[in-house]
Amino acid sequence: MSVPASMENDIERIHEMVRAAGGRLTTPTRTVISILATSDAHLTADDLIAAVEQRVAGVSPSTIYRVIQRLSDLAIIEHVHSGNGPAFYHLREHGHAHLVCNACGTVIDLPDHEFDGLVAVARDRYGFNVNAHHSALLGLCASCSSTVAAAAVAGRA
Amino acid sequence: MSVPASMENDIERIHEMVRAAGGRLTTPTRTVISILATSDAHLTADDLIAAVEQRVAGVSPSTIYRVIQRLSDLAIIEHVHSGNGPAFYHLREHGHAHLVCNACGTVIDLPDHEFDGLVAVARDRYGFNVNAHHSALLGLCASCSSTVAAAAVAGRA
DNA sequence: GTTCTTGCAAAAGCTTTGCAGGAAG
DNA sequence: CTTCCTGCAAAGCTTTTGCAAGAAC
Repeated sequence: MSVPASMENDIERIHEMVRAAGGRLTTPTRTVISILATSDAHLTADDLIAAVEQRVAGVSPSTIYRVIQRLSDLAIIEHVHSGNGPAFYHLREHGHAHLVCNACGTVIDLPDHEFDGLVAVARDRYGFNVNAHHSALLGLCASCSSTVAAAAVAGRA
Repeated sequence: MSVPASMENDIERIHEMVRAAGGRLTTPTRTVISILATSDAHLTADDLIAAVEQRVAGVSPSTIYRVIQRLSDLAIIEHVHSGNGPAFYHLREHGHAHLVCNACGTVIDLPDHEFDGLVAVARDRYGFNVNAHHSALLGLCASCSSTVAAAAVAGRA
């Protein structure tokens, strides 16, 4: 009852994919799937470990990493590299490109079509197939940009 | 004599920047600067450690990391994140965007202007200032794309 | 029952840090 | 001589792996 019906469908479909691949729907696996299916957030492995722990005590971090790996192999989830920090994970179907602020870590979702031009250039001119979801674009978000600008002015004074 | 005159200028200018900031031109620092100034390659910290070791025996890895950090603080060098692997470093003035193949690790240099559209969108629509040099775009290069495609076909057969 | 998963603990890969000795300026 | 830099070694963080016990099917 804590999970809306529409998400129940997602979850059931994912369970089916896992079963079809000969995987087993163990408690850690179900829990990770449920968390990812009901969240739009950008969860790091640590976030997932904590979120699972909150629902089921005693699950080991390595198990979470293994679940993540298995779900990635099945193309159910994907991860995004965000610079120095840890990667974050989400359902593949929730995928999109990301802007990550180097200063405060804020993540901004970027519709895929914003990437289309660059993807086309990479493909046509360099024969390179960009995966726009796999790495975040780094930089400074609006508020950190102004903070940095202000600091630079103060520093120069 | 192993270093062309044009690069000598680069090196001398960088030395000046280090001195101006109160830094000292020690052997490890000079060596790292020389290596980066005379290479267009994408060097990881490990590459730098090895390259320095080759010229001057007995320099500790932590020293290289500290030199890297100092030169980064002075905005003389910058690093690029390339997915799971280690970051790579180059002189800031050699900077440009990168495409990195997830399969073979090949790095393709991308002229900055290819990024202009996306940078403008991020700035105008999201107030986000993208640093196009800081993270690589991940994907598959031409040859790995065909290999993967072939493997997929074989796998399905 | 067989095969896939788990938990624990240890290790790996990359990078940072504490500390005391040593070099640059 | 003072301040910055180095080497060594130890630790940090994220993630992976070996192994034997345990759960799913």
